[in-house]
Amino acid sequence: MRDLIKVFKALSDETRIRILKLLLERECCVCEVMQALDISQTRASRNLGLLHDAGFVKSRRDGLWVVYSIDEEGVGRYSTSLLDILRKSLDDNDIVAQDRERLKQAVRVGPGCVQRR
Amino acid sequence: MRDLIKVFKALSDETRIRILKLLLERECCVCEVMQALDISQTRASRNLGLLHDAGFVKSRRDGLWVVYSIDEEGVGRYSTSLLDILRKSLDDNDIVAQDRERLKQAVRVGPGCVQRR
DNA sequence: AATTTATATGCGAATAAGCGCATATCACTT
DNA sequence: AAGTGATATGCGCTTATTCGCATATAAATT
Repeated sequence: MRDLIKVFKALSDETRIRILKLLLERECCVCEVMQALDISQTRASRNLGLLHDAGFVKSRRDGLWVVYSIDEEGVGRYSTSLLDILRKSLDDNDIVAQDRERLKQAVRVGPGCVQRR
Repeated sequence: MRDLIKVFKALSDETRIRILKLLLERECCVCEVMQALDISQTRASRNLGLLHDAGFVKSRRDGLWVVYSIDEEGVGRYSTSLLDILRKSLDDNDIVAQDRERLKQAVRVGPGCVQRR
């Protein structure tokens, strides 16, 4: 019960939905998420952490960066259905579309990718 | 986006999950939900209202009672997947099993079905 | 080893969620 | 129309979420 609720709680927040929609496009490091959603570093990191705890997302280190990606196996047998719902939803949403556009501009390397906001 | 989040928020609470598991058994009036979950009238009514707002549940008057039931058509195209997840989950959960047992004992008619707690 | 860059986290403030109490509403009965 | 029983709701309190600031950790570079 606790786990199931944690899973739904993870999906009950706009920032986290936006992050998942982003990661369904491609894997991202924290600073790319920041740039794409135009949010603070704390906010990106915290919400990625929550998604990780709930089992939606996995992470790996890549040098200086931590790269997050969708964990298809992670959410038990819910994952497929829930991620499918997200895949089918919100593609016409303005905010999500804008995030996707900004993701294209996002740079992983370069001086001050964090300080930029 | 707002609606999708409302849907997930509705599922992010133990009381509401328990209510939905109950309604997946059969339709219930508010006082049956109270008795089955052993919760207050306010709590039962409020959470049924939230589930209704989110589109999981529909209601009809039956004389003195308001009868709530699962709304299969209600949650847009998410409903099927989400209700399926619930259907497949928690049947072995102790709390849910206990709720189900108490539902069998619940009486709709009779003096003071509300005052009983 | 000191510096730089990226990410994580403790703490506090603002906001929202959940719920009980009292009371209102609504339908039926007498 | 007055009373009774079932459900809904305004208000206030308690607890949980969210997030920013400052700071800590971690990996790479100098």
